[in-house]
Amino acid sequence: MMQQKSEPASSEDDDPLFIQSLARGMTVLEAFRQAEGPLSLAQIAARTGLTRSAAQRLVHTFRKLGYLTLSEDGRGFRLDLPILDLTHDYLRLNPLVRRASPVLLELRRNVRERVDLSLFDGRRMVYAARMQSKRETFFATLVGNSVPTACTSGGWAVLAMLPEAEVDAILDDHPIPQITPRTLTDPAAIRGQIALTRENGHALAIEQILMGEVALGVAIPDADGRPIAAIHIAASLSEWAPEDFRRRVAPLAAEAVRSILPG
Amino acid sequence: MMQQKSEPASSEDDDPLFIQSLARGMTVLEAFRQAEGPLSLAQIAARTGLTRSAAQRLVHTFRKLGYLTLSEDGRGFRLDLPILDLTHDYLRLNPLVRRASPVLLELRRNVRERVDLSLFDGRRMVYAARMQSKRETFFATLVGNSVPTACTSGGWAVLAMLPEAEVDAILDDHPIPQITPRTLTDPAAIRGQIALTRENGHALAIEQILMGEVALGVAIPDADGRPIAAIHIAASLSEWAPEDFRRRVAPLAAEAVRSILPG
DNA sequence: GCACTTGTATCGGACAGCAATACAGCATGT
DNA sequence: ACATGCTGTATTGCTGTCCGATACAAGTGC
Repeated sequence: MMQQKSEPASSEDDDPLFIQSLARGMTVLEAFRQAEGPLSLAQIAARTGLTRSAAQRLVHTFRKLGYLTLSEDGRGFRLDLPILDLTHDYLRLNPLVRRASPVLLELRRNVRERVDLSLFDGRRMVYAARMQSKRETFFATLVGNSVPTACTSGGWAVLAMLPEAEVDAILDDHPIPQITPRTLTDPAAIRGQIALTRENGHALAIEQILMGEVALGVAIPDADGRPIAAIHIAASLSEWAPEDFRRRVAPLAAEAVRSILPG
Repeated sequence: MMQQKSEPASSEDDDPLFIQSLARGMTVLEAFRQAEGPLSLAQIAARTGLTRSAAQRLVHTFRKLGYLTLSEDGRGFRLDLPILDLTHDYLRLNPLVRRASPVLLELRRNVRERVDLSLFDGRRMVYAARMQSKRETFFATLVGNSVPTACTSGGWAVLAMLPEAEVDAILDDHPIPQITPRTLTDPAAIRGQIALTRENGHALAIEQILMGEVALGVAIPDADGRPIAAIHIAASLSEWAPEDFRRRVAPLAAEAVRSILPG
């Protein structure tokens, strides 16, 4: 094997404050990201690059702490409930989520369509909160679900507030996945949408993530003007013509963002 | 102070598979449970019983991994976005949540009121999913939020399926908090509700968590017949007389649970 | 300007955690 | 029925990771 021990260049090495065991432990939890079901020790070891022994010890520890559990068939492990406690603490203590929640609720009352809050992590848009409407599409979009920034109305809105260089970095990062037949995957086309968004102050995405759905997104900047999140409002194309939807919803969404802002 | 180092009796000691650093790390994340805002190193150290040095190293590591971040004023730390990735993986991979989601959606379409799924962890009911209705009460109930088992309709339904001894353990554990003026805090009164629930197959809770709200809960057992979760349906007392609500909703909820069950 | 925060950095010794290895139980396929 | 792969579990002696006291720079509020 003989991996060169000398090239990390980044950080993990020779950082006297860095606790290896903890980092290894977190990679175990992260291993479930690409999983489709329970993971065995061997699978965890493979995904994390750890020894089976290491995986065993880490998993053992997580089990004692409650974060992992032996799956019902005894042939693997799954994340367990205490994870949700962390979720709750994160959402509860996040200042943006705190400020946005009542506003989103009010917004949903007015537009009577689904309202989402997603957070920008520099790469993806991660759903943090959802206010549903009556007719519902998919449950699939759970808290913590994430989609590429380039594929959602909120992502476009965020991109429109970023300097060109960062937009390039994100668009050129990975190829953009084709989620629906109408998802724009050509960076140039997306740049076009971004330009439109800059003019309008909001983005309108038609069937980018789900066929039959139109979504309007507005970015939320932090105190320094950097976009850190977005509001989405989503509705059905069977009930709205896109332009009508935009005219009706855009002012409300903009107003909502305004009242979320620090000032 | 002088805590005796020799009595643990439980396990943490002399367990050769137990990774101390990892456990310590997790206590750092858990320290935010009782927090009202960012925590400083000293606060973390105090809450976890760690040295300030240990807290520093742990926090440093979590920061490099992204799970913690320096709060905007630079005077403390907060949980950060990657937490939500874990959330998503947990929900996505949880077999019960998977099976229940489409059923809950269907249920909400029928009753047109708020539908929740909460998971029983042996002590509390932890909210895992929520399908909202139009008129909304509080946003407060986020994913991961938990309430004492003794205080919700779903909790009563769960208790009704547990052996007496375990019910006693839960009811006598801590004193039951008075959440609303009408919250039942007397264990005897709650035992009465549990008995009722056994007869009916569902629990009906009136203003136990929120004034003006009535909720009906049905427990979900696992393959061995142990209750592991509950469905709640919540509505406003301004629109429903409790008995009407029960008659209308109970059969639908029971049917929903039936179609979630493994069989 | 002092006293008290905050986060950050350093360092030698000790013990926590390392990986290899062995084991029991259960499938699957031969 | 036996063998071979997989599960999760348990033990052990060596080593290098992590420990925590201590010192530091910066900021806040008296």
